[in-house]
Amino acid sequence: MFIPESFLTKEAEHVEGFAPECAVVTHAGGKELEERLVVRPTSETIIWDKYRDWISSYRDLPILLNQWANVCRWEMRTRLFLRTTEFLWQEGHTAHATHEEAEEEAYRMIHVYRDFAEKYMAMPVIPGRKTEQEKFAGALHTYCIEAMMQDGKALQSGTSHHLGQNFAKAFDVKFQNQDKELEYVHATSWGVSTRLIGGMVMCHSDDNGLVIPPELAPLPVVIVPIWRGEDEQERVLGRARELTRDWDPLFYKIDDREQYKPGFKFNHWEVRGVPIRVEIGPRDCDNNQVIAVRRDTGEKATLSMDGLEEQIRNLLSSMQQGMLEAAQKRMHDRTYTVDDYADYQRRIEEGGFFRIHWCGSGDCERKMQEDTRSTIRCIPFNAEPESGQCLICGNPSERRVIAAQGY
RNA sequence: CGGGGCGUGGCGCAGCCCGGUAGCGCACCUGCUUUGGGAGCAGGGGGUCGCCAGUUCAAAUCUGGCCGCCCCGACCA
Repeated sequence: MFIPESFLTKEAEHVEGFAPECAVVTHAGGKELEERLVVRPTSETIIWDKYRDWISSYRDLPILLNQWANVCRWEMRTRLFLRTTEFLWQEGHTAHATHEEAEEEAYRMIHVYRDFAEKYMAMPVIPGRKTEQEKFAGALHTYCIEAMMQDGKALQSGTSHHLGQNFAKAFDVKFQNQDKELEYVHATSWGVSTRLIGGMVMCHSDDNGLVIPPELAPLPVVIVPIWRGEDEQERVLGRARELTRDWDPLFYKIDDREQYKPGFKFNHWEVRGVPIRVEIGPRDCDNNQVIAVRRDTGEKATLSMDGLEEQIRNLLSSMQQGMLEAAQKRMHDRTYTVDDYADYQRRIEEGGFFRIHWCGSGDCERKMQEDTRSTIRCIPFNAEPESGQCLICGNPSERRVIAAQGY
């Protein structure tokens, strides 16, 4: 939580990148501190201070540390979930004997995040590399996953850094290799934060509230019994309980509250994003059926009470798939290829991802940012070699990058 | 820090221009009727109108000062 200021100033690039957004403790215990304490913006320096004690031989490598921690960055403007002063994140740190091994780890982790985003959150992302300007201060390079929100803006949803030997040199972390020589370690760090949850919310939700992908829903199924009078209540509720007798209690909930009408309950669970709502009333009991409603499409299905759990699980799984596909289509439909800067400047306002040629210069990148408030989000891993001319300056470019307005 | 906006029952707002008994929706309380998409009707409780000063017979309303919050720009995962 509190990092001695001197830790942070050891790595020049790193401190330069973070200094403006650090909160600093100057007083504690009723008096001024001899050394000021930075409220951690990330734990790199703390980890490295420990690495020095823990790493001496190649046999100590590779080393991997993972922690969930809250961090603090004093941004000029905050935005719920996406940019909060304090946020919770997962941060991983590794140290390796070779450059190649560190590179492999950084590359591997961004794909772990990508898989999680797509398989669990049903949120398609574009994995790629950040430009020099956008990379993590102190890293050799930064990988990222970029997602498109429903308004067409890009959201960096996870990052992975190849730190090279920068921190090893700053913190003097060396190991002895098999040839008895001392070498600086090669390192990575990577993380995702509560921002990712914000991304999930913004990727799927609609005017009726949250839409949570089934894989991540704390409550996948809610059963709303419908009755009129005590006789029906007893009958319907009894049937609902009987139907779900062998179900996992974490899988469903029967909303048997008496003070609310069914209509109220429908809306109550809808706004909370519960993936499947099952309605069961007297008519359904007569017909040995229930009505199941998908949160993402609102589609209603009549299901037999026989083998209900399996039918619902199938529905959940096609909903998970459907949500990913819908989001993929949205991203695809709003990804444009543009070669004329004036055209770009007009259309960037509408949102979306723009595949543009870029010569690689920071000047062009900055000019574009000033002209349009958009940035180069990433150089996608899957960018095919394609010769063209930089959208901004016209110089030769070898592949297209993704530009967009970002959060 | 620059530009714009807003502070009125618990929440969301109208009233302010043109000064004269502070109002609406939601929520809350009581009763009856309701229950397959956020219930209906009737009755009821609750407000130093952000703060301070000024003008006036009279200020939520006009004037001045202060305080707080939100949005847009410069920063950023």
